[in-house]
Amino acid sequence: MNSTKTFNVSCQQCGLNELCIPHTLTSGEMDEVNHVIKRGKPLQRSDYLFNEGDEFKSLFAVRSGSIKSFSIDDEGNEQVIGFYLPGEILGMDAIDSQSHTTSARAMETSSVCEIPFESIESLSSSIRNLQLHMYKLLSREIHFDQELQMLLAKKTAEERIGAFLMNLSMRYEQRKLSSTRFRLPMARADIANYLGLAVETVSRIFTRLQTANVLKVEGKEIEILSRKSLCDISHLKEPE
Amino acid sequence: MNSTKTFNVSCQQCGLNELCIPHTLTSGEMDEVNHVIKRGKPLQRSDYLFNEGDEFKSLFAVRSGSIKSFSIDDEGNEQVIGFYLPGEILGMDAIDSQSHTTSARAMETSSVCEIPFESIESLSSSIRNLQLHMYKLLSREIHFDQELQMLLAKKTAEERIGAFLMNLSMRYEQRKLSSTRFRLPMARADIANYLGLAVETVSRIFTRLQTANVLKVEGKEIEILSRKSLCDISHLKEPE
DNA sequence: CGATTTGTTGATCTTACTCAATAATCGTGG
DNA sequence: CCACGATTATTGAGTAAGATCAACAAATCG
Repeated sequence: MNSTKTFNVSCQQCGLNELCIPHTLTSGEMDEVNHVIKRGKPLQRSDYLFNEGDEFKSLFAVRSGSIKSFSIDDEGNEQVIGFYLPGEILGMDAIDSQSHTTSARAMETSSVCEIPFESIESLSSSIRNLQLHMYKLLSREIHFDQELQMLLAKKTAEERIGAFLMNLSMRYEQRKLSSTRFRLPMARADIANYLGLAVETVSRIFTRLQTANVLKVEGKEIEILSRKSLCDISHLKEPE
Repeated sequence: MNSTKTFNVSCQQCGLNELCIPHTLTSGEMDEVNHVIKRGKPLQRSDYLFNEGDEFKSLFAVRSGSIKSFSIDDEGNEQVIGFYLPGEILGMDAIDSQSHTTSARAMETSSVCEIPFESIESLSSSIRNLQLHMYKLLSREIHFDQELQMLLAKKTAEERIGAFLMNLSMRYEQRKLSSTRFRLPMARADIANYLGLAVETVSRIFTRLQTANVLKVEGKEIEILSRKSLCDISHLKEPE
């Protein structure tokens, strides 16, 4: 019998909510997938997971903690490309060139699973649903990046920060964590960098939103007091 | 004998430089791929290829002309997401949600090939190199979007336009067209929108670059007089 | 050919950046 | 556990890059 129970357990263990496909893989197939995943890889704050230019061999799935990816331009400035929370996968931008186009480091004590790409390749050609899942993962990332593109091209500082917080909120919610109270794993400077703003602007808007009773900010601890206001501010339709 | 000749011919015919994999597919495999591709689909300027919200069934490869993709925000403003030239593929953002997240319309008389995604799915699970090719295509798009993200987050108006023109130049070069003289298929307003600038700014910078003898601009006809200067301006390392 | 859209140029305004000073927090070693 | 320096965050004042508004010119199209 192809119960999905085994799967669910494995999935919880390695945190691969995103990579696993609960309802379409048989437990046997799930075992195969689990088999190629290298667990462990504990990282301390500021440890590198990989470096720009490193040979691409594996995707990484965040199990706990959080990772940021970034690249360094010719003038030596850092550009934050993305933040990865538990259950999220990074490294997908490197499949094409076979070398990492960004560096990745832990923003706090974290652990990740390593998923050798060759294994994914061979498994996904025999497990049709895994192949589709990979296509979807990659596609989702494209869509996510395009949303960000719109944010950066058109939105004001306040809208960017509002949308950023709403996005984090929804991602925490998906991971069954509180969507209204959470700790920002990244520094203000990283948020600013990611959103194309100055640190001072981020700081000012945080206090402004606090004064307007939309947020409660205590250092990195955030409480969203009014989801509705936050959505209004960022001109997003409120999620159900 | 698995000559790649058949392939090359087919490829020229449908313009699928990107989708096809000359050196790794046998001519038999190539035939299979060719078989599922629907040719034709001629589009007049401003014709829609698909609409935001449409069900996702196929990827599209541009054969000739050029397509822009965009989405409309809640206030009814258009946000240009991307421009697609011959040989480029669009629709990949829709695989995950199975519905198009952007609309696409022809910027000039164009023709595209339609590639049913279900066919890609089944072919790519039997043709291993096609699967890898698809992963790479999706990955390339992610990387491209991340470069754009950096552009929008960190660069000045002049750098954005410089990088945009260099990018077009390189894409034309890849397609064996002139990398120094070409016609911009899109309106100034589209460029501005895409790069997160006002039309007026784009216009001003075009004239500024013309005055500095970096460009020759005659409406939509562009001549890059100095690739070096253009790279310097956009803080890019000059491609060989 | 006139009408409409698209592009250019100028003047003014605004948002968010920069610079600067201070405050809070973090991390480390005594 | 506290004290120290270092990093990170906040707040204020002045500035600049690019937006907006407005007028005009040029191209496109029926």
